Amino acid sequence: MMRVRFAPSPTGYLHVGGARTALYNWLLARKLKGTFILRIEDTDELRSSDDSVRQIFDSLRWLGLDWDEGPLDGGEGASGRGGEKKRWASKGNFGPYFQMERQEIYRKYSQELLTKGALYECFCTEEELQAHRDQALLAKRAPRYSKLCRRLSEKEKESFRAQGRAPTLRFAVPEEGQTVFDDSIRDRVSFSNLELEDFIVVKSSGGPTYNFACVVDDHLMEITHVIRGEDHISNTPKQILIFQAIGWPAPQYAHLSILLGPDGSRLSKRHGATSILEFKDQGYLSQAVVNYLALLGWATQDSQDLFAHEELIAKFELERCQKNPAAFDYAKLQWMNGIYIRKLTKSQLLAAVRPFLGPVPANLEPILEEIVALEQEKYRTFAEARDLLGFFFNDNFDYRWEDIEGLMAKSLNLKTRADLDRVLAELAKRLGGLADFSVAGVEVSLRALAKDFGWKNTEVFHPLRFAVSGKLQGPSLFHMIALLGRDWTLGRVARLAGLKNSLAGAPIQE
RNA sequence: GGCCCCAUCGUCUAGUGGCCUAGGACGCUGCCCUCUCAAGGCAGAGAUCACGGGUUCGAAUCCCGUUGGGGCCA
Repeated sequence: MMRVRFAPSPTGYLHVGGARTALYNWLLARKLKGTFILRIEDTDELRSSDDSVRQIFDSLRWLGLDWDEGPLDGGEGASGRGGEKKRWASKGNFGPYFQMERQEIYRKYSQELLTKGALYECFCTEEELQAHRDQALLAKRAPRYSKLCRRLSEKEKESFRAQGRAPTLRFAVPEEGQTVFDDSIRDRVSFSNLELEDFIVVKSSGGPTYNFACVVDDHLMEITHVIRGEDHISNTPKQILIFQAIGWPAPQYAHLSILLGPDGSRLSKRHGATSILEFKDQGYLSQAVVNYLALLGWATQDSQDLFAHEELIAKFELERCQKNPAAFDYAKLQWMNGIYIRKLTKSQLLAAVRPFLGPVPANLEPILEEIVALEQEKYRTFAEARDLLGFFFNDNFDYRWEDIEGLMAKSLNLKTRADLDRVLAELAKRLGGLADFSVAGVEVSLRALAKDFGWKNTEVFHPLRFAVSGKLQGPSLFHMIALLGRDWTLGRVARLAGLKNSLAGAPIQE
């Protein structure tokens, strides 16, 4: 039975790199009917915050990455045994899932390792270590720990203790041989033990270091596969050494490549959105983000790029993950988002666009779903909704005169303000008297007008489009006119007709 | 600086010794459709497979080196 985990530090929002790691873990768990575990690595007390924990929950929930074990989403404020304050309730039998609540467990195993002789006490002070590092650097040697305290006598230790020095616990790394592991993505990776320094396992404060807590948790939570970012590759041999020292089997590792920004440097805020919640706020659909993220570093044999949810789960394979780093391409995400938006039903679309619309006049509420659907094929993100639809909700929008002037400059019949007024007057007259104000009815009427004038269709349609929206590009004209109705249409035609002398560049004949 | 990882169109990638005069997708350009913009359809430009050596009848694919990028430790 596969058990995988996602183990973020709650020191900020969940960024796309982390989300992609979570997704790959989740995908595999779902595909192989395994268990997806969420563990919060909050041992960095200074930088960890409950707010970050909530953000991680929100992000995972938005992406649809539900966890089978871990803190209970919404279980905030639960109280622990013995009256001590516990911030979150949890689900699963391997908890607690917050590392800060597992301190005694780490202590137990570090004591065991110390007794076994796998660990030793190091009394070096920060200053001494720093001085040593500087010296090594000066001599152009690798600044590794000197193993000074590795063979201290009991007497020497006693004297350090008498000085009040609190020791760190270091791992006694074998001085020969190699530590090797088979990575699911990169095949065999090996490190010479000589290159690994005697790393710290327990800090002088008594708290575990990342590598130690991680090993203890991964074992106790019965993690079978550790799928994480490439930035952890050099932690892996240390963790394996700890596993071996305690006598536990190490899990299978898979290291995902790192994500880069569009310019090839490490993805950061200056490239655009990096936090998952930001994508939500910018009008992306979680399905699109999931689909896109899945493709950043993974591909099927036929380079398929659109996946139904279940299909993604069925087809995902760790072994087909890319070894080289992937650059985040916002343009492709936007394209993909557009694809997913076009698949929505009208009511889904409205629900998704709604938060981006701003104030909507009450009288338009009943047809809002239809209005929003008019531009369904155009949104790349919902944030564009305001630009696309704003004129529907605001009777006093500004006209973009340069648009119609540009058209008139190229037009055969619509050349002057007088021409514009003439066609607007005729438009008002015919639409005002039109019995059938349906899409088809409007279309027939408008085409007839153009024919009667001897004008090109565009020369009639565009003035109307301009009157009604202030722009020359927008939704299908007949559909929007029919939908919004006669009064709305005539009111806007009248408004434009009333704006005298507003045509700056084009020749005006009074 | 040390160790580790990586290297195919601008980007994501397919490719695991002959099917590759390197395929798909985004983006870009043009055409068609058309009331505009999109969407859609079609076409096109775009990669001496980082470079140099090998191995082999034959290499993007295997080996070695170089260069470049990245990660971790400082």
